[in-house]
Amino acid sequence: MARPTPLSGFPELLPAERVVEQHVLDTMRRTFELHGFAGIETRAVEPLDQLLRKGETSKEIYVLRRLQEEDAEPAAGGQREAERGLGLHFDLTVPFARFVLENAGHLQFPFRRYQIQKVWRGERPQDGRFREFVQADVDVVGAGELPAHYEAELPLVMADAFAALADVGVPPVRILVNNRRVMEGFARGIGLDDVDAVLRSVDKLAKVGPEAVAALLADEAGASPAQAAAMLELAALRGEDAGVVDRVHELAARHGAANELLDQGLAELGALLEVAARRAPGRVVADLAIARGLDYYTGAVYESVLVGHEDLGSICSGGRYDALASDGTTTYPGVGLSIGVSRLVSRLLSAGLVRATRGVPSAVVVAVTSEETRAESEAVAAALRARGIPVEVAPSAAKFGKQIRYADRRGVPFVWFPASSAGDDGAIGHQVKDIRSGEQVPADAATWEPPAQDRFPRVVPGTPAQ
RNA sequence: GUGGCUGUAGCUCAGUUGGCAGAGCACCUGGUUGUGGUCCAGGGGGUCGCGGGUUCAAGUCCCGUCAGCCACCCCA
Repeated sequence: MARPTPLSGFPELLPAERVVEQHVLDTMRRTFELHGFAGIETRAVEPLDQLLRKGETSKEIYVLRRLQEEDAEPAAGGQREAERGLGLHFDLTVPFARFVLENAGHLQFPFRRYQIQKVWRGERPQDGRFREFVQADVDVVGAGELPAHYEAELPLVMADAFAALADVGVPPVRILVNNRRVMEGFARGIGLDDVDAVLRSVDKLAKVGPEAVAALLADEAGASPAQAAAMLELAALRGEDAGVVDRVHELAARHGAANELLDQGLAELGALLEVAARRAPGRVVADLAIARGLDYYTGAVYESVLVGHEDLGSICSGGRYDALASDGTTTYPGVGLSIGVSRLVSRLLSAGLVRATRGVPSAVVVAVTSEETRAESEAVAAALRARGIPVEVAPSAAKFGKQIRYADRRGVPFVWFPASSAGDDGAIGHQVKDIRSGEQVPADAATWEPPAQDRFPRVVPGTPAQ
């Protein structure tokens, strides 16, 4: 095989694309820190029993084992690891829950943390779906209890992160929010007790449409036509303000479904919407069809789409979980969201929404007049570097035209010509050329500065394809 | 895991009823006096994904296999 083939689902970026991704990551980190979240990184592997503790994602987990594992030696003490087995984490929430339990004594609660890492899922890749990808999570966990106002704060942190990316061409985000207590309360209120089945069915609404969901509700949740119709009525509600809460109340009253759980969920949802409308108008929308497949969510649930790129699916989701982490005496309820950084960045690049001004850091290529005088070029580079200007020296003492082309192909804006005594009219001083304009001027390596916008690669809005 | 589509030059793709493997872009060289882009003239480059089979002859037809893309599933 002359060239290795790419591995589907394990994306690799070119340098200029990586500049874009790095900017997204830097912006998220900065936003999270502005909101007071502390960064952590957890190991890539967890014991399988930890990973399997929640949900039915088992078939997605990549298992870790040594090639030369002694498979016929189940005996003594050293076998614990093999018995438990190790797997690569498939999200950052489960490892975080484990981390909290393990380090509870060293943490202050409520604990606010962000975590940006790769995760792995063994599913079939396609557009925006990978087997290895980066997630950026923020969560708050409390010890014993967690006030509901965090359910409003966390999505707004994410809204901030996206807002901070707007100037480089990232489209607005729309965060859809619902509340599990509302769903469960309503379902039970109309007599549907298999709440998980109801949630799974309603979750497919956007994909398969109301008729199919009605059929699912009948088949999997045992719903009568009237019950299915009521659930669909609920799922059809959406809105940015507390009016939607009133409409759920009316709907519940009409079906005689009112109950305490529903009221509590609606109070939480209403409070969330009120805060969101004040702090980030238009960014957060209640959508009573949002259910989320994961079973550990207990309160608010979130899904987000890039406006204009709804086909990409959710790029940021999460929710409140009350029982994910518990050591038996203390439970640690939390709420958080996760951005699918790889999914976001892949769309930004493929749709041409965002681009980097260049793929190499160098702002200057120092030309080499001859291999004998390469040291002079290196001295110029060192002087510029000492003042924080990214610089490289030309690879060979080729004709200057080629050295300029070398810089041009990489998007490097300046070529520096070292002083020379070779000119017909005697010595020529150092000169620097802006290869975009062609302008060439005398320069001193001790004082010359590139324009601020040329110093480092920048990330700018692209010209969208179609 | 199931199904559909697609694999030809670095990239995007042509390639007829089987008949010597092509184009555009990119790349290299030259157009004298050390300064790129435009233009002109040359040039290099392909185990046609891989393995079998049919045939005088296979990029083309058949079987298998691998990879990629898309849909289902599930999710970021």
